[in-house]
Amino acid sequence: MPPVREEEEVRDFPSLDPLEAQVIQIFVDGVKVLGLPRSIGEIYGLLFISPEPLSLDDLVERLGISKGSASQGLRSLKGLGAVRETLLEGSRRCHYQADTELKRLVGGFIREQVRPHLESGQSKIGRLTESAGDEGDPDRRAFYRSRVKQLEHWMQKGRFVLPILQKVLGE
Amino acid sequence: MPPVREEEEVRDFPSLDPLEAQVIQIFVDGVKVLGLPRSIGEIYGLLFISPEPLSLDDLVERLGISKGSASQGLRSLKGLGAVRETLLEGSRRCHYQADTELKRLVGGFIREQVRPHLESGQSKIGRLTESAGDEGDPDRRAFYRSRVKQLEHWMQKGRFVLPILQKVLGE
DNA sequence: CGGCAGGTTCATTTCAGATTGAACACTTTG
DNA sequence: CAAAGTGTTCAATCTGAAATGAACCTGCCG
Repeated sequence: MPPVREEEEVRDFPSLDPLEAQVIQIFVDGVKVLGLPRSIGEIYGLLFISPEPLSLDDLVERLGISKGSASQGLRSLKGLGAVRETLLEGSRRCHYQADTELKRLVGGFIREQVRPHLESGQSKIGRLTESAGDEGDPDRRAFYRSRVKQLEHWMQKGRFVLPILQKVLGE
Repeated sequence: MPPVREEEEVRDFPSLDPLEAQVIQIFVDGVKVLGLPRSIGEIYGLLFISPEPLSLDDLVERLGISKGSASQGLRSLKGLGAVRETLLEGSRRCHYQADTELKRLVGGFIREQVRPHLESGQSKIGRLTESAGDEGDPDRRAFYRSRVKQLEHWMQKGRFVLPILQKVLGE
């Protein structure tokens, strides 16, 4: 059997050692599941596995990504509370390290990614409720109202689980 | 000032009434958050708000999507346990309706989308553990080991919350 | 002030993944 | 059996989000 051209979707990083590359890959996969861009996984992954803080240019060089990506990725990660900025003395350049407190990470993710969606859904359902009362056929109207009720119930559950999630994951 | 070409990312559905379109939009946004394709949100949304079961061709016509999309979308939704197939009498064509039991939906999502990723992450971390012991500098090695430990701890938490989630959301 | 180091912005380009649709089963029915 | 009905597959195409990189800020220092 010939060597069947192994599927390749794992970028390789010439200037990273295998352990680093593996860890980064784990985070790339992880953030993809969460719907975040690959570059964020790469950046957080490298910071996570680096004993000392890294500068923006370190990230650019070692990951082979553009300055723009690194800058925007860091911004998002700061928003999530996933990186800590440290002003290393002897250099006016900012250095970054990964914040690894799960409670903080989960909280940031919920605040930045989950809540906004829940809220916009909420308001869309609100608008829906108004227009669900019109129209002719009573059976159909009853059905629509029950569905809208269902949606509201789901939302309510959603708002209910978030704090529980945070509590359970708080280490 | 000319009518500034309003930003358009909400497909409009000529053959759907506004209520249906709004509900579908809610599900489209919803599944996007979960990392599923738009067509799945459209299909589930239309089934959710339709009092009577719909055939594959109903979906194709009313949503204006291709037969291929509809077929594949339905397959995924079946996998998630989100649609029920009913064999309407008087027609050999299969008809579908939305299953709306939250417990079932959450269970399906976890089974199909979450667990596989958790497991692959698990195994990647396993492979990591082997290679984290090599290399020179003892400080660095200790650091690496602590990070791998951290990852393992996160995974453990992950496996731990899933059943809790299911229980809390089980209506 | 001029130049440079560090960082951000945003119009363009790229690319992974979603969608399409024509070809292909398989089943039913005339 | 041929033809029509129903659904699936998958290579080719399309699309929208992410990445790029040049232009642009904003101090800072000589």
